[in-house]
Amino acid sequence: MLSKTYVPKEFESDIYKWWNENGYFKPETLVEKGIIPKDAEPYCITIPPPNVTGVLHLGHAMTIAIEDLMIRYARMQGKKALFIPGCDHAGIATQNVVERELMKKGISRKELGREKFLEEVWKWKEHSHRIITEQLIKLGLSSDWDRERFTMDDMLSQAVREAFVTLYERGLIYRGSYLVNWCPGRCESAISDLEAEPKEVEGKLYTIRYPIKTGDWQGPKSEWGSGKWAEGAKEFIEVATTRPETLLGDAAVAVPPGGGKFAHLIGKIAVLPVLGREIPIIEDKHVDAEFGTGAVKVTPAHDFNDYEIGKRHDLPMYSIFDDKSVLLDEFGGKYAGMDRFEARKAIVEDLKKEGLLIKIEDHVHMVPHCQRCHTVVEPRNSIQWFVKTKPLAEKVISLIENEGLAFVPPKMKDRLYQWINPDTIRDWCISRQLWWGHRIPIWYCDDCGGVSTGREDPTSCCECGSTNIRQEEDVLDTWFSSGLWPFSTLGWPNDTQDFREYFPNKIRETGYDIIFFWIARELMLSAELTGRLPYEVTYYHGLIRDEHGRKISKSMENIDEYDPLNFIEKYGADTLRYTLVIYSTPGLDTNLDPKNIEGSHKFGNKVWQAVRYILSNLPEDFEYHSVSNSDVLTIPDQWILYEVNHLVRQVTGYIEDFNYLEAGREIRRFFWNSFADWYIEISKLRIYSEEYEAIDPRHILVYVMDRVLRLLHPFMPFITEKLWQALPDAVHDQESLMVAKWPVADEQFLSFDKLEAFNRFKDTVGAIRGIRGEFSIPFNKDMTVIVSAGKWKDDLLSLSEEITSLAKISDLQIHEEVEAPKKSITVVTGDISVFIPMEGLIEIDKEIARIDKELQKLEKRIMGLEKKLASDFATRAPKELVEKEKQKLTDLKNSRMQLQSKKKQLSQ
RNA sequence: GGGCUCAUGGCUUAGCCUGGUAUAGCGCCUCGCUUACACCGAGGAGGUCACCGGUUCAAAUCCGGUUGAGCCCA
Repeated sequence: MLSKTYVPKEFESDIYKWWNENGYFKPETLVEKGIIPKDAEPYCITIPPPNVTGVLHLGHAMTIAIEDLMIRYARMQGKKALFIPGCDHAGIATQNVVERELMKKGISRKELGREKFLEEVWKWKEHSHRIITEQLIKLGLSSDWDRERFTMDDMLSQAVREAFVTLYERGLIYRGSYLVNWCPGRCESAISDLEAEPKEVEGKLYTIRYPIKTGDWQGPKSEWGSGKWAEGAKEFIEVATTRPETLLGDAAVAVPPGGGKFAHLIGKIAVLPVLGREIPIIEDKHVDAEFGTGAVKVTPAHDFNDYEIGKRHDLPMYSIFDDKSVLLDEFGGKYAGMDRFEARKAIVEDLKKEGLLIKIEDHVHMVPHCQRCHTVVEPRNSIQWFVKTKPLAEKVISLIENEGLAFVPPKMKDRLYQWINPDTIRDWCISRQLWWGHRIPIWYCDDCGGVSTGREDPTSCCECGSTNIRQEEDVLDTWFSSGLWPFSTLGWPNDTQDFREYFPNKIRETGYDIIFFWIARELMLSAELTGRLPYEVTYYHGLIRDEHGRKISKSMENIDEYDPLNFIEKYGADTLRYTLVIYSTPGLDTNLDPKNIEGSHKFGNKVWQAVRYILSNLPEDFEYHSVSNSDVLTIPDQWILYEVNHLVRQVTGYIEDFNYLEAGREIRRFFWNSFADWYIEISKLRIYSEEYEAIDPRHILVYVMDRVLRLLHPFMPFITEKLWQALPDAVHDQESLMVAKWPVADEQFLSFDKLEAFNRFKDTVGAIRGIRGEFSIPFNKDMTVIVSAGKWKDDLLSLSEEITSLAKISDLQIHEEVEAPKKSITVVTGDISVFIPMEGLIEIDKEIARIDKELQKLEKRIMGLEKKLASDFATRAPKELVEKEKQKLTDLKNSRMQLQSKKKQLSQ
């Protein structure tokens, strides 16, 4: 028995358990049970692995809602649906969380040592992983838990090793010096461009001048800081910088092509303050003559633009900082050992003393900060490992062009191409100075300096045979392992059954914000390592924002309000999932209004109540038989059978087009506005009177309900399963709805020739109800209604009981043509006129006023149409369209005539 | 500096590719506790589709520009 109201909490977790215990999430079990054939079409989705740090947020809920919908739809269609769950080790993020936790206890990572620290991380991982799994279960994820993966599992680590060694052997991985975003804070690691977040900072712009070496000034004679360092210098060049301390790494001063106002200095030598280093003055196209002083200091090892200039002019690279951005002895001069910000202060002081500081201005500019620990990022030249991306990008593009890859929405293809453009793509820095992750499988030889790698750990140097080798300390970027996800989860590089069957995956569904982080890398790695694209379709959902479009961030005060678990607790997982799906468009952000969730919950309750109505009216010995056209069907029966089968076709079409929003909304539209509002109400006539001249409507109610629940299942898996189980057993083609057949539109009901008639019936009822509302005639007040139905007479006659009941009228007369009774209200709806004798009901003035209002409206529309038809529209628009508009005009004029004569009559 | 996206009734939104005066939910107003549901039913109000210009018989939709919001890459 169903409870009186819809309370998702009462059954969602039990249903999940039951599904799982029955093995419905496993394709093998479905084959074993004979639910799908052994050679059913494989359909595999791998979950975008959530970071094993922290908990799930609404973005994850969105991912699950859409992907689980996809997989459940495929499963019901009899495909071999496999949804692989798992988590990502999330290198920097996880290491940071654990480090922060340890810090609270006063323990530092370095004190603990690599091995012990990793033990701690694994403990954290287990804890966090368990929470995430519980959340996924609450959301109703229909994934095969036996195939759950983690990027650092042995199996997946083997894939990482294979990938690295293969790429290395193919010359696609190299070690190089490169300018990286270096986080000198807690991370002490290179971070990716994407992890360096530009933030606006109120800084200073320092204008300083460097003396020029001339005939009579060959360099400083006094100590730096003496105040006489630049004594005797005659010529200077001015540069502006926000980071004066980096002058210690300057290799040149650049002026624009032609030199601008410093043209006369080109080719001369400037003497660098502090160190007295002699640096050339060069021309470079990067320098903007209009900006700043018209000359820039060039620090190739600590600035991305300068790095490029340095490469163009073959300048030396002076790396002046250590891992913590403390100045090195070699380059620091008297500031050696100072942190970069201390050094900045000190240098500025000394520049002032030496008369080299021109001015200090306030300057707001963008400074990259570490996404993890918020330290100011220091660009730094360092030795890192890289993947050559150009050949990989070329491979991806050729695969996409030749084999095809669908993009939903299509625009995302451009976005991806922008990134993987072989001419502009940057090599991918894959080494991270972390402990948590896949340690790079490279061994350095201490004897000959040789570099070894291998699928098995080498015991000796591959070049000199020495056993004096040690493994690289760094680990791989997390995206290196998650980039293998579509196939590493299936057992690659081993030739497994799963890999053969489920690779390529069917679809990659994820947020568009990680198209570069992840999609591009999956594509490149897959193209190179498997020679194929990893999936057939990419679908990109938008980001979830709060109801006013603000980013939902952990620092928000009311962050709890946007916690998916709280939504589930309050409204159920179905409600949350349904809301996320029907309020989001691929590629566009969603402003999630919690009010929308309430609305979806109401829908859930409506469905619940409808099933209660149906069940409460089924006798114990009710034997359901599927409905067919050979039954004797009333017009409403035929209508709802037409509508529901039409719905099946529509919803299936929408889902095939990845238009889940319309699919979900269409089901609700049908259910509420057609089924509940009209058919259920009409069915009560027969059910409560227990008189059936035609088929028992309870068969139809069950038939429709069954179809709707099937259609709705991928959107709201729990409630639909629960209700479906409560329906008569005869509708159950399977034990569970989640493996039942997806409905196919039943052709026999689609050729319904009374659709127009039924709509006229609805209009007629609507017209009468409208009058009730307008004249405030209560439902319990008796009302006589006379209908002038024209060609609809017979149809309306056959529906007179329905009209009487739905419009609550006591006396209904339907004629083909009838004069309006003298004192009556008239409503015209198309070619049908409804008259309501109003003796005792209303006053004449009021009715005249109403008719006037109605006439005004008509007049406006008629004028508009006449104008349109008198314009070039009549001659140049498509004929059918003109005809349609003409017909409309005729109808309107008819209505006008009716109302005018009525008005005349009333006025007499 | 380059590129992209968005702007539709009080709120959240569909439609825009493939032009024909606009979709739904919530909210609001009036009436009604009618044997599934007041998490309801019946009725209703509410939109110059940001702004300016162009193309067209016809523009929310196509083109150009402006303003505002946001994102990505430098």
